[in-house]
Amino acid sequence: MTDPKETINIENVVASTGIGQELDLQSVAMDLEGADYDPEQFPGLVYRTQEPKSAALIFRSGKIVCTGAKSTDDVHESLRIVFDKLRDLNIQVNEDPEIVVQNIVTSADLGRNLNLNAIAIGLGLENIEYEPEQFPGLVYRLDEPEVVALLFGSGKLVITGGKKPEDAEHAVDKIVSRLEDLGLLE
Amino acid sequence: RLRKWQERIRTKDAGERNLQFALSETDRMASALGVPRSVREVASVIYRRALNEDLIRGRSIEGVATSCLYAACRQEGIPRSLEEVSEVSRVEQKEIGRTYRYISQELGLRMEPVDPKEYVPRFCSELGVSEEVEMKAKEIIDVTAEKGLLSGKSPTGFAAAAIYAASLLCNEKQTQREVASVAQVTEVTIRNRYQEQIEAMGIQ
DNA sequence: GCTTTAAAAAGTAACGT
DNA sequence: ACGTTACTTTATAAAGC
Repeated sequence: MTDPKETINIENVVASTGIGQELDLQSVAMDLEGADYDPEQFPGLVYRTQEPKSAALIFRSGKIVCTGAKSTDDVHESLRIVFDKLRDLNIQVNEDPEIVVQNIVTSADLGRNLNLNAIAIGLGLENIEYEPEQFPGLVYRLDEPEVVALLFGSGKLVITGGKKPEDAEHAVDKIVSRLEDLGLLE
Repeated sequence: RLRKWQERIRTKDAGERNLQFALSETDRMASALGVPRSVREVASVIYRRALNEDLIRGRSIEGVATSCLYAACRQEGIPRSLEEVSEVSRVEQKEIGRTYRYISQELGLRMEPVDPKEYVPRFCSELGVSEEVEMKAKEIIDVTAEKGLLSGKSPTGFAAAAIYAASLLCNEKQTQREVASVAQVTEVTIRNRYQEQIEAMGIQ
């Protein structure tokens, strides 16, 4: 029926970048409204953007991690806001800092209930982790693309560890064909 | 030369002492859990394999020993839940679970998911119900697991619900509270699994 | 190894009402 | 018996302990 690929939804994108300048986080924390900075707890300063919604972790070295965005475009938009906020504080920020996507978290739906016990045996107990006493999802690590999939009894799944949106599509394709080969879909 | 020799002996002695400690801890925990000697032997074999594969580095000896015992109980078909195992260990449940998954992966133990039926005899005897209830509970587990209800569910909660349902069907009613207590799950979990199971069984 | 941040999946638990 | 909140799992960068 529904192509599982069409149910793919990006839930979170993690990216890293840097302004090419060292920062005095103590003063940034004073001047930047909404900034959370507790060096005893964590060396990074936390700054949240509202639209697009994301959280930026800003470090003394000038390196920044952005997480929580729903697309790579949102990551760029969020970081543009962060860069401008820093510029407002008279902090030098490189023209177009390189932004590297480090992880994309995706959800999808295979549209059928899954017998995780059968899938665990079918995929090979040495290739999966399935401990329903600890977590309801079956953990399946793929080599190509290099991502990790969490499969649930409902047929829904989570793909994480990818760096490109296509990684999730390829992963879903491989999982679907693998389960079909095993006769474990539907 | 002499120094190197002494160091080697010191290391060997420390290693021996650590192994002795691990095995005596395994013995103590196994006794507390009331598992047969065969399980302790399986646990010690797994522990020695982990030791040979250098999997203990960076982990506590007791954490590894506890995880090996947990794995051994499962391999022998008389599982103890992580909660039960953690009660006789000084290592916290989360760490035992983590270490178990690591050891299981690295040693290629190919552990199968726990069959809820394996909890039924022990839970039933603790409740003091008849063999009829025990058989009925196992039947409920087989039928409902076959229909796909087991995916992602905790084995203890699934077993507890089936025992509760069986006790009702056999007119030997146990309260949800009593069953929850022996299985160490909440009444809410028993209620949720029970509803799904009786619906799948086509009862009432 | 840990600390922090975000997000999904589904199960379980512990609160309060 | 509800409802809410929060924890479990996966990946990932950052700096420091």
